[in-house]
Amino acid sequence: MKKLRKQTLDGNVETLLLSILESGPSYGYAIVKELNARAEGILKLGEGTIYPVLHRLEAKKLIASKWRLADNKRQRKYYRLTPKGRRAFANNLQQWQMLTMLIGKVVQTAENKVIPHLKGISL
Amino acid sequence: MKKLRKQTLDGNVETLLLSILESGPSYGYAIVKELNARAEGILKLGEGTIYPVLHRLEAKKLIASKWRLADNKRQRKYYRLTPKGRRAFANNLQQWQMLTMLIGKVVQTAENKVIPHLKGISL
DNA sequence: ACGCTATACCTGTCAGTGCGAGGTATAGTT
DNA sequence: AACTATACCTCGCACTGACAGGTATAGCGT
Repeated sequence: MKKLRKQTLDGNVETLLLSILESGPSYGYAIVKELNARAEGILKLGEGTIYPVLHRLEAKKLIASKWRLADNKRQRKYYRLTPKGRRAFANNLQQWQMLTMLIGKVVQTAENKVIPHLKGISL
Repeated sequence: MKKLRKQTLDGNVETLLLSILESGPSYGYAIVKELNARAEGILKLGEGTIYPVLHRLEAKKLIASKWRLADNKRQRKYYRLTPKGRRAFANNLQQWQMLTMLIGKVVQTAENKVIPHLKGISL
């Protein structure tokens, strides 16, 4: 199975991270693992990708962080959604719905000629 | 109704243009109009956005162009899909399907807590 | 003749975003 | 002692859409 290109993914990683944090507070390293597990076979993000995103989200006040010492005796930076982040997440879901609608419209309009291509698609 | 943000749209304009050209050859000015018509209320692109995209697609050999004098007595640059472009379009549709799958998985996994937000969504 | 609108093309610069390579440090295991 | 997993981080690259602006012509109304 092919992977999602950056091009397609672009602009969606923030929302993916927010959705992970919807399930409860977590920290960077665990978030990458969790996300890659959820997206098994579709997506595999590196740590270098998500840390900047986390910082960006925090700068926007969509998430907040707190250092905490784990049983590991490792320092973890736990992130949680802020109310603003919760609203942003809901809003992003709307954006996805709109994108889906748009894709639907466009593909539908070009349907006659697109069908043969769609037929061959197997994930 | 809100518009799609660049962030969400990112990486999809190329595919949208390709889908327009799937319906037959066309030229820049008409393509913008057509696309904005198909995406009425969701999206409104300016010409300054799509011309660079067309050039980019041509550079990648996904589309090819030919100047032609219209009845208007205006010079129009007609673009058509190349075989490579056709394959790319099919491929991009797969990408969209994958993204949709991914979104589904992620949202589903976080479902318990997400439902209240989804409930409030009306387009 | 004049100005306005629609048609039709174009460029340059900006900001945002994911990627990848690389770096640091520590705990636990072999 | 070496290695792996955990856990954090930064920097520079490439790509992409947005936006402002520029050019030119046909056709219409005044």
